Amino acid sequence: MRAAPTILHLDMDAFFAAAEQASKPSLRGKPVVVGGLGPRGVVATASYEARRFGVHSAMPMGQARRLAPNAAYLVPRFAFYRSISEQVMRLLGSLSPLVEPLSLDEAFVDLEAGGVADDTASARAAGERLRADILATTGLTGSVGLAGSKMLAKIASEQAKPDGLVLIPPGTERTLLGPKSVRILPGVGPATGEHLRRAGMTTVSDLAEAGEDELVRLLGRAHGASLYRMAQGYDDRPVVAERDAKSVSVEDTFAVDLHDRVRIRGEVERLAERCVERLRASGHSGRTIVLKVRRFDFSTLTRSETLRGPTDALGVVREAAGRLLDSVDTTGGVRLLGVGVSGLADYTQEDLFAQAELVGERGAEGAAPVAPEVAVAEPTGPVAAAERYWAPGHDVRHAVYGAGWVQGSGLGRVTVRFEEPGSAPGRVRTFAVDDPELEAGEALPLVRDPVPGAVPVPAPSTAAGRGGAPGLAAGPGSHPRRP
DNA sequence: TCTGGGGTCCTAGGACCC
DNA sequence: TCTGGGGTCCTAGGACCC
Repeated sequence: MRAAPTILHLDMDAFFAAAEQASKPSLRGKPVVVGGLGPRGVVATASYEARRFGVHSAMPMGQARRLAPNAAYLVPRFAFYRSISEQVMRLLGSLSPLVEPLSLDEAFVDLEAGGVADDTASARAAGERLRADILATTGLTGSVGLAGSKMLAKIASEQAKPDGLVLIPPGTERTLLGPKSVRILPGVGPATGEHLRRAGMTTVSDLAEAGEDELVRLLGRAHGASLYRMAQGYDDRPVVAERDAKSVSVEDTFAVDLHDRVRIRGEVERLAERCVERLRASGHSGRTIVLKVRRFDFSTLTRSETLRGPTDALGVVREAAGRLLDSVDTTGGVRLLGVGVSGLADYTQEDLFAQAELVGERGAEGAAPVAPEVAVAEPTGPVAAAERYWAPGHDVRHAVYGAGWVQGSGLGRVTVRFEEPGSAPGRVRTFAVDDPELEAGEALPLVRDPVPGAVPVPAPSTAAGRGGAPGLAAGPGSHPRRP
């Protein structure tokens, strides 16, 4: 706990949806839903306009479509969001060396460690400047919370949404928290909330009054003790810049349940390949292989196996996953499969050993051929091939009409809207899916023209993305996520 | 059209060791 | 000779977060 509100929490407003609206002029001011478009998809982010229909994160897509049939439904473009996120994180890095990203659109910043603020007035000024810089640099709005602890800074940014700043003066924490629902405390989700409600506790002050012993009895040692402290507004968790990854995993939900044992095994092998690719790309190896299976009835189980030493060898991971699958009953059908590796060590085998170990790895592959590192991402996965290729929302370029995005496809046709971030709302044209003049395009920067006086972004790699025309902003955008 | 995908942390029981 | 106690590792599951 600090005497000055020098912990900052930034949360971009309806990030994915706002990025799509900024990128696609015809969607500004309209309901936009980003998420999985398959039969079992869920909402990742809904724009403010879509939330007015009751659509929210984690909602099944079918339900969202019933509530907001006229919204634009788009598949997420993670590479695009990541590039915006990097711009934002760079701005945060200019405030302090202590930046803790929580996701693409959220981070804590320790302003004191950055020397930018150690009193209320300068903390507020830094927060407002940051919001202006984010808008100028990315064209998007973010909300800022400032407080003397992480917990309160996050609660503050939630209150600030959309497009605002809230500062909680140190000393006012207990008064502020007391009457609020237990659900605003980090770590209190649906299950714990219900548990506490049955014990007669619904507000934060109920928790503080219950006492630590009672909470520990109800919720267990760690959870009870930490909740008791949080309920009193006490939270001294530091902002931590670098956190080592602890596991790497991939999973797929299938459009229809899998029954065929051979098909299931094939999918597990594909997942093992993707998992190892990611493991190696992150520069890790790991000791524990985990198989995850969600059955037709949504019951989920995991099986794991710990090796004698860490590996990043595809053959080893694939065979371990296969053995684990042998111990799982899949009669009735499987809706999801996943493969993960944990117990990570900080190296790849290639870095550590050279030739001799590579021979060893081939040996471990057994009869199976050594799979190439670039295992082909099959277009016949959980989503149909055509849908994946011309996915709604994805960028395209036409030889004659220029840059646009896929509005929809089907029956051999693809509908494209031709517009780009700086243009007026564009018009729609339809082509054959195999039209040779149409090709996949690149995401265009949301902000192109430098504006005098805008804060330059220290960009190590590219000159893109500085200054900006606030006219492109998604505007007062949105609501807190996961309401 | 009922439930994604990527993570983190905690608990609890059994094995094993001293 | 009627049953220690602590520590660590492994496995499985669950809650939670974005």
